[in-house]
Amino acid sequence: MAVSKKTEFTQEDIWLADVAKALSHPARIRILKILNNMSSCMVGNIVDKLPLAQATVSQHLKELKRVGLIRGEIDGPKICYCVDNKNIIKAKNALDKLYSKIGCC
Amino acid sequence: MAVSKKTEFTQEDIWLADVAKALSHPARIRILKILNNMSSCMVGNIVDKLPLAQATVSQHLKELKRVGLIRGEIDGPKICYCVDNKNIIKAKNALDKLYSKIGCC
DNA sequence: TATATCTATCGTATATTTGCGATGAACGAT
DNA sequence: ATCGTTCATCGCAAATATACGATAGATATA
Repeated sequence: MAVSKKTEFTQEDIWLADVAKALSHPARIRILKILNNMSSCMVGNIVDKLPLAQATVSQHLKELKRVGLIRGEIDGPKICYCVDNKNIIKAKNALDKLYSKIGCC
Repeated sequence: MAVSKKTEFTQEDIWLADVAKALSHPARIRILKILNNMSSCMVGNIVDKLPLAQATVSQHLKELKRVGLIRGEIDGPKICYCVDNKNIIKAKNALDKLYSKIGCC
């Protein structure tokens, strides 16, 4: 990337790109779906359902948490993760600005 | 990335992650918005509006085209790009599966 | 206190992305 | 045929992402 030009864009575009980046790996898509379909949502449960090492899953969770797509609550020695709907819905709305009213070609 | 595990996920998850990856740079978000707000949509017009070299913009266009977010039509020596709504709307719908009905924490 | 469990972080290797200048390919016009 | 324009691709350098084993920290239990 040599020199990143990412600061030369609007905050809104940078934000949406950042959320998209967090969604840009199948494991992280899968994690969000798993969180929506389990009553418990500890890291261990997620690791069991993915073909990845615990350390790797932890990294993916960190990325999702970084952009606010999930939250974690400490529950004794475990941590319970859940989806934070707010930003996903916000991203969904932002996509509305990306398709054209009238095609130019 | 050492060994990519991306093949061990569902086609749907891989597809959504791939589209998200194409959206994961502010320049590409910006390009989609530019295409929606210009009557003409040649590469030169886009380059003029971005703080990036022509070669770099061309690479970003290639990535957007790869996942079907834009289309290009040859117009003499120029190429006219436009947004292909279909996949953006499909991605928008896919996001509906990523937020939880009931929060677990 | 010692032990087992759960999760995050560190360190490392490799792959991919980003950016640019230079070059190439295609086309229209002279 | 030559020239200028337009865009893609190549080749390189630097930054980031992905994956894992090893280890550390935190908590519950014996």
